[in-house]
Amino acid sequence: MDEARPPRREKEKERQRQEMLEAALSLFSERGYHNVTMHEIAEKAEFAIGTVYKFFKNKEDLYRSLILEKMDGFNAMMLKALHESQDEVEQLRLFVRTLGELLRANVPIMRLFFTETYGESFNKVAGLDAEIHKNHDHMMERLAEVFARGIRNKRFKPIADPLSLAIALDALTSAFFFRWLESPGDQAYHENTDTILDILYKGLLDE
Amino acid sequence: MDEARPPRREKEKERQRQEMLEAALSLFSERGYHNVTMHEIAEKAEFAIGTVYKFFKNKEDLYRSLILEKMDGFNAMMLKALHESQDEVEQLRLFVRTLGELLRANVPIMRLFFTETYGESFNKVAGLDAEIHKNHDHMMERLAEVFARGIRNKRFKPIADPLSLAIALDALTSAFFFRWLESPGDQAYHENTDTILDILYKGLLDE
Amino acid sequence: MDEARPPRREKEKERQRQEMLEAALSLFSERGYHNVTMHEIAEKAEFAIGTVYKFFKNKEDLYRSLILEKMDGFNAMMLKALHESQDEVEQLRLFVRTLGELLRANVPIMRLFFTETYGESFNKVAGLDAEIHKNHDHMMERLAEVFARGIRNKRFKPIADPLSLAIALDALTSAFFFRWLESPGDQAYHENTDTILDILYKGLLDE
Amino acid sequence: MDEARPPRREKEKERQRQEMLEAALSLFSERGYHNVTMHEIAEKAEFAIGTVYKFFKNKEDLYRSLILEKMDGFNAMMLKALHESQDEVEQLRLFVRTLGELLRANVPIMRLFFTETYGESFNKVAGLDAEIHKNHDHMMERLAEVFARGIRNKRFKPIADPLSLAIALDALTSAFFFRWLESPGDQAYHENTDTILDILYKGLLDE
DNA sequence: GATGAATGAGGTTTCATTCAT
DNA sequence: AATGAATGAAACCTCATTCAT
Repeated sequence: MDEARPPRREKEKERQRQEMLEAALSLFSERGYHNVTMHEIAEKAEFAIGTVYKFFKNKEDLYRSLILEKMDGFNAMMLKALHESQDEVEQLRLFVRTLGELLRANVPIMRLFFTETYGESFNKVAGLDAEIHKNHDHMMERLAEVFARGIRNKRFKPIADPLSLAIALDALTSAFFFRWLESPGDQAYHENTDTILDILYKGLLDE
Repeated sequence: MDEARPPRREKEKERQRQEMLEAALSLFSERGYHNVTMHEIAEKAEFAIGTVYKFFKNKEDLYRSLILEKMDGFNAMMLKALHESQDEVEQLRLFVRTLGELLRANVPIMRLFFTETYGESFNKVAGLDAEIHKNHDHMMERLAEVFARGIRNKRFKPIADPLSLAIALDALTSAFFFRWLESPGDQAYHENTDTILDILYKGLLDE
Repeated sequence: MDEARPPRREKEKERQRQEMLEAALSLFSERGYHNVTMHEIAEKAEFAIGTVYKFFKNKEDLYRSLILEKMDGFNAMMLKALHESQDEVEQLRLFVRTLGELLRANVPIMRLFFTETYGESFNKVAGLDAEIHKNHDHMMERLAEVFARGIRNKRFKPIADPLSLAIALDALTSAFFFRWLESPGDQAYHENTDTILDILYKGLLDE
Repeated sequence: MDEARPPRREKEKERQRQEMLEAALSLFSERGYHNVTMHEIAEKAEFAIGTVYKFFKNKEDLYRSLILEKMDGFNAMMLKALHESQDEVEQLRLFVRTLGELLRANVPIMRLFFTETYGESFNKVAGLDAEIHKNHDHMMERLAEVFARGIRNKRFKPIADPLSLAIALDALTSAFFFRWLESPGDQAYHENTDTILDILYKGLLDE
């Protein structure tokens, strides 16, 4: 089978690439972009430094790839979650729960995200923030559609424009996530997640 | 007046110091801590590099000073705002408006703050994040007291614990600020600020 | 031969290391530790500065290595010389001749030694002087044993304690070496070496 | 008295100058030429840095002045000692005792001397060693004259040329001084000084 | 005359990247 | 194809020296 060889090669290559990204994520999230050397990444991934440069043009490219690929994955999962129901209230619940789980299960990369998105100081890898914003905006629009539909259906009161509601829901979820991060304790966290929804629903639902 | 000399010197010193911090802030917020050199800061502030080191022990000290001094100023302004009224609803309005104005008027430094707050050890410039968190927590507690009082007074419904409400109000304000940052336009911003209060009040006020 | 590779690499590494030390010695002895830059050493050794830092942790480490490795070599040679005869008079002769030859053949490094030995904390590069003193003391004790044996054997008069005699012999050898350094001329030097022994023997030998 | 003013000024100036040299000596001998800053010297001497530069052209000039002035003083004392007697044996005794006392009473500056004279590494202030050598050579010649006279007088045996004997006596005195430095204890030191003379006399005196 | 704020050349060291093997 | 030795630009920081007050 002539065709089997290249794919196998490809698979192996991809596996190596992932190992490098994994090592890089672990180091970047622990010590920050500028406090991690390419040699350390190579060593942690158990490759020679030259091999790392076969896969990534330079340090920035490695970092960018790391962020963007993870982001795409998260995006897909969030969109999938929104499609798991047609009921608007359930969709909001799914959004909050899925985002919360993603945040909790991917603390290191999430920190990187937030720093790139809101922070400015230590990183600033050119243009990366624009890409992240674009993605985030798209997600907010999807979420806004849920609110819009809910309002059209009279399930939600039209207390604000749908996009603002989407932004609010997202912000609250993240805020309570960071609160949880400071003193992790499952219980409190879940209560907080519920709190978020409560706060909104109390004002939002057209009972 | 012989006594005039030392104070005049002090004044001049302070002015120089502020010029350096100003230059540093501008550069840090534009390109990030690690992408700015001390020489650039010195040049932008129009001092020799040695002079900068007379004022700040090293790069980290300069950065810390920048962050901490601004933070103290902001904190004082926020606390003052909360004391300007005894009416809970008005206090929330003051919080949102003052925070919004501070954010809008200090975009560069605010970005630095967020990096310190959410980023992981990019920043962690020797405990700087801890200091910032402490301050923020303190502010949240002050705000929570407003909610607590409002609930006791039956002006607010007890829809959630006061601290969670405080966190929520703060998160929403910041979220809409960042939204505004992406496409600044006064109009939208003020609408957003109002939106925040609307969202909360709709569910919160015990009418 | 697959096994040849690592050893060859090692050899090559060691050769490079020696070239760096050679360059450093030449520069240090000519202009002094603080008046030589790492860049100059790298340039003289014909390596990039980064390569030098692959071999030596920092400037101090390079200096220490230089001193300590040479010292070990000298020490071994001196001890070996003392073991080449069992006759006390011959042993003294061997000591003076060997030390003299070492001094003459290694003027640059010897100057560095003396700086470490007599200078105060110019050197004191983290305990380097202590190490040198320890070695020198050890050598003096070996030499003192020769005198002690000679006195027990009645070949030498007990004109002073053996350690003092050792110190005296060593001091005289060095003193005439430095004298020779000022106006090198083989003839005078050899005469001096003989003079040293004469001075001591005249008083020492129990004829 | 018009003439009184300038002298008084001169005196005051000289006092200040000495204070600076004193401060410099204390610091140089403690930490070495290159590890002492002009600011530290100024501060220790309680003068402004600019004032120090009124007295000394630059750091090297300050160091050179320190060494040379002290050296001249020592030289004068040694020469005076040699003139205190006409008896050759007594003159040798005076040489050893005076040198020993000078060494013991001026350890810091003596270290600096030896480093400049024999060492090479950390200092090397241009041409200073030549000046010091010239002085030392002169002293050795004076001492050699004593030996020469003693030999002519048949008080000493002609066991070696007078200059070599001078060098030997000087070297032994210094050697035992450094030995004493390592573990100061008056008793041992005086014994050592005597030992030196014993060693030489045993062989030298024409009894 | 004395002061000390300001200067900036130059030192040590790191680390992203290349390329011969 | 993988390796890792070698590179050297560039960063941080110090400190001798000057000169306006």
